[in-house]
Amino acid sequence: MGLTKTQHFTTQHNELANISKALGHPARIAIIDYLLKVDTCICGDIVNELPLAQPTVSQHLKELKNAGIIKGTIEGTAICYCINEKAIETLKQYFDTILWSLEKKKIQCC
Amino acid sequence: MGLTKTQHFTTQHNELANISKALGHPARIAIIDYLLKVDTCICGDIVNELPLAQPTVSQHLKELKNAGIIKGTIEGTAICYCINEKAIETLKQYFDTILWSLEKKKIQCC
DNA sequence: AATATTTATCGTAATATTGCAATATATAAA
DNA sequence: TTTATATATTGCAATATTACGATAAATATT
Repeated sequence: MGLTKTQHFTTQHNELANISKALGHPARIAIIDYLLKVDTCICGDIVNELPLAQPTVSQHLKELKNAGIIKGTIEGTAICYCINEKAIETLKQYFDTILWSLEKKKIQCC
Repeated sequence: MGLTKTQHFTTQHNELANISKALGHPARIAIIDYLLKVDTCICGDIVNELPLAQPTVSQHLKELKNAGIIKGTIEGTAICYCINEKAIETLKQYFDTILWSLEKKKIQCC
C-alpha cells in the first residue's frame, strides 16, 4: 500500500501530521536554522550552506512552503524566504497543550 | 536514492528531524491524542480507536517508541503505553526558541 | 495442558520520499 | 540581444513508508 488513510482521521490530526512531516528531515531543520541565523530574508545562498545539490534544496524548500512553514516571495532574480510565524505558533501551542494535560493528570506510571 | 544523508547534518538537526518525523502521520498524532484522553495508562484498546488493523497500529506504536515519544512497559498480557514528557519538552523548547528568535529580529519582510 | 487474549513480527504489495543530472524558466547585466 | 545568475521542474533510480494478512510469542484463564 504505502498510502496514508488520510480521510479516516480528523482534519486537525492531519494538519498537525503534515506540519510535523515537513519538519521530519534534517535538511529542512537546517534550512529553518539558517533562516533564523541570517539577518536578511534574501536566502539565495541556502544551497551553499547545505550538503545537497541545488535541485534537492529547491525540493525541500517547496515542501516547507507547501506545509506553510516558510513563505517565499520573488525579489528580482533571487527569492526571499522566511519563516511563517503562525505555523510555529500552532506547533508550540500543540506541545504546550500536551504538557499541560500531562501536568494535570500527574500519572507517572511508565 | 531515497536515502537521507544523515551523516552530513548535525546531531541536533537529526534528532529534531527524527522526533518530528515520528509525529508526521495522522495515526500517530491520534495515538498521542488518545493517550492524553484516557485516565489510565493501560492502552490495549488503541487498536479499537483507530481505523487501522492491529499490526499497523503496533508498527506505529513502535515508531513512536523508537523516537522516544512514548514509553511502554509490559503489564501482564497488556502493554502500558504513555507519553514521554521529555520528548515533548524538547520540541516545545525548540519552537519556543524559534519564536523568540523571530521576535528579536522583528523583520517581517515576506 | 488446552484455550483465549493481547501484542509483536514477518512477508509482501502499493505508494512515497530522497537525491541528483539534465534542462527549463526568468530576471539582471553586459 | 546575448550572457550570466538564480531558482524551478522533469525524469529517474534507490530506498523508505504504509498497510495488512498470516503467524508467532507470551501471558491469563479454564
